[in-house]
Amino acid sequence: MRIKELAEATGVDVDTVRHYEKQGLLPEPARRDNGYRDYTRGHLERLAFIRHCRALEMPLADIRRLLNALDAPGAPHPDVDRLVQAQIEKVRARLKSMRALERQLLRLQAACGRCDDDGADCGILKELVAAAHGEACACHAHLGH
Amino acid sequence: MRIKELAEATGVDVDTVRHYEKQGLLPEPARRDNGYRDYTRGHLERLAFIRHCRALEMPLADIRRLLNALDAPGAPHPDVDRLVQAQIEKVRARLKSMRALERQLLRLQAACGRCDDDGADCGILKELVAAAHGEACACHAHLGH
DNA sequence: TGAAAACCCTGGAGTCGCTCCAGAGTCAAG
DNA sequence: CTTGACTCTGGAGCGACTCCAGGGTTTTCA
Repeated sequence: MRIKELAEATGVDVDTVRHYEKQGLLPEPARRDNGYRDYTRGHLERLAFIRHCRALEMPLADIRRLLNALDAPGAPHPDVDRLVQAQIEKVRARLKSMRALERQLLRLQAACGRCDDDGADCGILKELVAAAHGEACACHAHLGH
Repeated sequence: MRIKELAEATGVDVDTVRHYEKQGLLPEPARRDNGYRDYTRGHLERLAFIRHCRALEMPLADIRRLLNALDAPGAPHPDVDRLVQAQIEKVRARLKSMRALERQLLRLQAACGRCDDDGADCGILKELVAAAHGEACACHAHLGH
């Protein structure tokens, strides 16, 4: 299997495949006489695994740990459960802040209903300035993910 | 006002303040004799505005446009409404994919309930491998934000 | 008075996960 | 024999910070 076949089979960019190899997530494949990478079904499965984890927004470092656990069957890997747990909490926190965010944006949008089209004093801008002013504005809290 | 006071008043890292200046979002303040930056209330309000927009996850480039609109009152700025609208759609899409993500992670977590603690075959890993295999798995779709 | 702590400056590198590029080689089809 | 599609490498660029080295200044406290 050449790199493009692998990439298409998993819905990944060719560059990304090489990137994962550089990062040590995907083992170096054999090379053909011309130097082209030659992938096996094993690579394909591993890449699919990586993509699945990425779809779960796990950082590459965490995925590396999962792969290590996979590579060492029999060995204990207490990390796995912890990783998933931590990931859930990350996602939950993010969800919460995104919902607040949506509400804020909708408020903003509503404020523009009063827009005069001459642009002299757009409700959105006024609202933003006012919101930035207000100390009651809780939305600065959820910065820094 | 020195940089640290400004930073603390707005809940921003000192480096971030300098970063915004480099990026042209925050105008260069006057300097004291010793070269220290000397900020005004105007800077503080502008920085609060920027942070508010960032809390809404707007990219700096968009915020720059909003600031330009603010700086040119009277001029028409049809961008503003469009920016907010686009931002809402971005957030909505992200929310949707994050909800799917949470469900997936919870499934994963449940799979570990069967963990033997000897680590020989962790349910989570099995589940991940199986999920990566399945073509029915829709969660690869929401990659690439 | 003197020393340590806390603040400030600059320019540049590092982070994450890709993505794109230049410049060169390889290969199949028309 | 040329065109186009593919491959290789090493390195740069993105966004929005964050951190660092190596220096200067100011405040605080013994």
